[in-house]
Amino acid sequence: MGKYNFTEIEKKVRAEWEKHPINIYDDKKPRFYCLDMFPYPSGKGLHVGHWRGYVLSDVLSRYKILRGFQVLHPMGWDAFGLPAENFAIKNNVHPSAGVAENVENFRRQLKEISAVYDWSREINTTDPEYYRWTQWIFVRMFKHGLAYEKEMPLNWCPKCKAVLANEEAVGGECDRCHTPVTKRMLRQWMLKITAYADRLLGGLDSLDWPEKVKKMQSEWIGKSYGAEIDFPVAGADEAIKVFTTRPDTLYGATFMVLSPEHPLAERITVESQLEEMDEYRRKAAAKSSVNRMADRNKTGVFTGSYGINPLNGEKIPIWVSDYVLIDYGTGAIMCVPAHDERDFEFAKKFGLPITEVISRDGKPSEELSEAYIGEGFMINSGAFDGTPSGEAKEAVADYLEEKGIGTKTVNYKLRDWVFSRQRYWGEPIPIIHCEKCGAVPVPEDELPVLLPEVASYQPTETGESPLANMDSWVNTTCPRCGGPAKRETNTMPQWAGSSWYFLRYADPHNQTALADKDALKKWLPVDYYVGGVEHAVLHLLYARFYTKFLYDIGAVEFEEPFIKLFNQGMITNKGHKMDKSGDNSVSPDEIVRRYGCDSLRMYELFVGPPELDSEWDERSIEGVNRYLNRVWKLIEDSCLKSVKADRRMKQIRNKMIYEITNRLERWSLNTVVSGFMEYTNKLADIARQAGGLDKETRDSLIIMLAPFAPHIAEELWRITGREASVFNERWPEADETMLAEDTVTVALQINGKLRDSITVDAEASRDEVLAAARQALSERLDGKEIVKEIYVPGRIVNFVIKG
RNA sequence: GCGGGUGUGGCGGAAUGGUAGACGCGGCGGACUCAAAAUCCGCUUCUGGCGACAGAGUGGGGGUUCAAGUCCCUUCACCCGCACCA
Repeated sequence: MGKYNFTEIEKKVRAEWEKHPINIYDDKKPRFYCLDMFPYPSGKGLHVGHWRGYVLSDVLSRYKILRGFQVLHPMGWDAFGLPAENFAIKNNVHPSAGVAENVENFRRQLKEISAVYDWSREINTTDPEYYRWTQWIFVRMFKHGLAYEKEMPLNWCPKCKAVLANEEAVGGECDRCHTPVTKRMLRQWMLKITAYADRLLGGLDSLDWPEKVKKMQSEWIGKSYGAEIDFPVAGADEAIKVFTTRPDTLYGATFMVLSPEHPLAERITVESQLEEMDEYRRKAAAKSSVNRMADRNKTGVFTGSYGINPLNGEKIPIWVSDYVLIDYGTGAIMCVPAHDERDFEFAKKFGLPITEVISRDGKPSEELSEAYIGEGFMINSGAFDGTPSGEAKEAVADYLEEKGIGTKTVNYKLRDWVFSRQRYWGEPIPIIHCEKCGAVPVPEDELPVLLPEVASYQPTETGESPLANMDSWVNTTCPRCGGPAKRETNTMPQWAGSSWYFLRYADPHNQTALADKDALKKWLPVDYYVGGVEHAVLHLLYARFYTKFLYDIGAVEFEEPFIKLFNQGMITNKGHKMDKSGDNSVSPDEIVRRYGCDSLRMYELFVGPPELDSEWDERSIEGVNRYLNRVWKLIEDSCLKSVKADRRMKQIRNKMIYEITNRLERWSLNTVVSGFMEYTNKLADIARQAGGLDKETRDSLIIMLAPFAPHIAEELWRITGREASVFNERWPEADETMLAEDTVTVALQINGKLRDSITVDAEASRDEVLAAARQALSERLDGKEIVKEIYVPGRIVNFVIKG
């Protein structure tokens, strides 16, 4: 009889699994693809917060194996990106050297989890054999007109010295370093994700994802219906196009506002206003977007020009204000102060007229103290007077189309994806610029375009990649005409490699395609995807876009890559997120050494509901460790004294199986762990009385424990005399006829207040139970009139009494 | 402002409308021990009482119901996401 020596057991069991791996793949079995978001292998290593998602997905994978599935559960490295490059700059080593070192450490740490990862499928986005296909997808997008170059004002992070996609500059801050971004005019590669806006939105419905993430994506895409309307500029041969979702309010448009960046802003400003306008526009340009968003006081300058309301011919003043954004809609708006809060504010501040065109009851209001944005009936709107505003949206828009002064349109917040980065450590964009032929893609059979060695990785201030200084690499010949040409020197963003990696796992060593069609068909799409919520509008949106494109070119046969998404909660320490910055991060290495992998695995589940944030508490791990000690002792003892199961033992076994399976299926993993504790305690009691446990009960407990604490389960399986792995077994089934107890405790209430409880035969009839209840409560019921008797079988009796 | 989430003992947290506080941590008491650690057993929501017991109790206020942590209305606090999106 030994003590539960987890260090020794885990070492031994791991060695066994190395020698005789659990046989997972078997085409006779149904398949299940369970995926973790692959990590960026940072220099800091993993903390116990990372473990949570990895443990969740591994519990599911192992459970599915016991349920008779073949399970693909892979792991890899998203290893391009700035930290590796910054590390390289600081230490004057090649980024790949740092990456190799970090990957090694990450792999070691991940192996400590003892997940059933198929390490033979490990991938690394920085491997040329991998990024060959990242480049191939880009070339295909280029050929389909989805990758294009454009010069435009872009988000620029002064610290990272690179442009950012809109998704990386949310709230006007760099997603990575939180530096306020500035705008810079640059020529960059873009991916036309907007061409997929509608499908990216529509596809969300079919997904079993957290509502929150679906909502975030749908708001990011930001579809709205409305109309574009042309407002002629009085006395000029110009028209200003505006977008509005409220064509029904057009009669109430009493002024217009252009964004400071609008091309007409300067042109239509009259001489006397020009100085003030220039000053205003200069200030707006200098304001960081953070400031511009934070300061909600309306400011603006009158251009001195007027527009013509195309419906009623009224002359309305045109202003310039920074509350109008250049990159949404047309960068110009018609302003209806009576029915828009922002326009109302602006009108009040600058003394502009306010015309009510919709009222709740169809009668004009005395005075508007605030904008009325609700529904109602149209007034002051010519022929439309009296129309309900809901109908009027359509009616006015139709009328505008008829008259040729407007068109119904759909507008999106989603912008095209800024895809090039002015940094070294990324996939080179496989394009060659030829003076004669323009941008020419590198022929597919010449991919990958290898990332060359350079003398310095230092990013530049100019918006040029460090690759631009490598004349010998930059100068090449045009694949089309053979003339002199230059390579594109920008690299791809970090998101490129992660936008399709889940496909590569199906067939990671394929030399002729991104993955074999049959392998893709076998494993994809991903059945269960586990990761943090922080990628809601980054990786998860990009991956969906890539998948839809690959579907369109026939490379894959599905449009949505991830059927089910689960966002695990964070592990916090003293209320704060454990993150890279370090101080409050707890390393799993030390915890595993002190309590063992199985204890930490179970603790990560026990800590709280998997979808909620939970506070790290090391003392609770000791509790889990004590629990595993008790299991060890129980099984070991019961092996010495095997007994035949009596009715009571069978009942408890079946209840245990039923309860734990139920909780697991409901993904209530914290209560699965408490269920193990509860039933192990009960079994220990029974075993004390009966002198041992029966074989079937013992086996059921071990098998069910296996996905959660695989090492101890495997070793206990040996102790009970088995040669083969516990993972060859099947998850036990509960015999539902054995769930009922022989006796039940019934709570007794009077007027809903608990007064007593009685234990009765489970088979007892309603009358028998009520009689027993009356008997038990006789003193309290004496002389009272029972108005009503409620009996919930096996649970409760409630007497409603009077007097 | 909009969207999402969370409020339950000293702490983490359990509860298909049916005995609130499972399970664990911590605490208290006991067994074992020369002793300690480990382990095992018992108690542990609060208030009052030696006590059996009584009363209160799931952020606050209302409501539905024989019965509400759970359903409805309302309100407060904290966390997260988005935010002048026309």
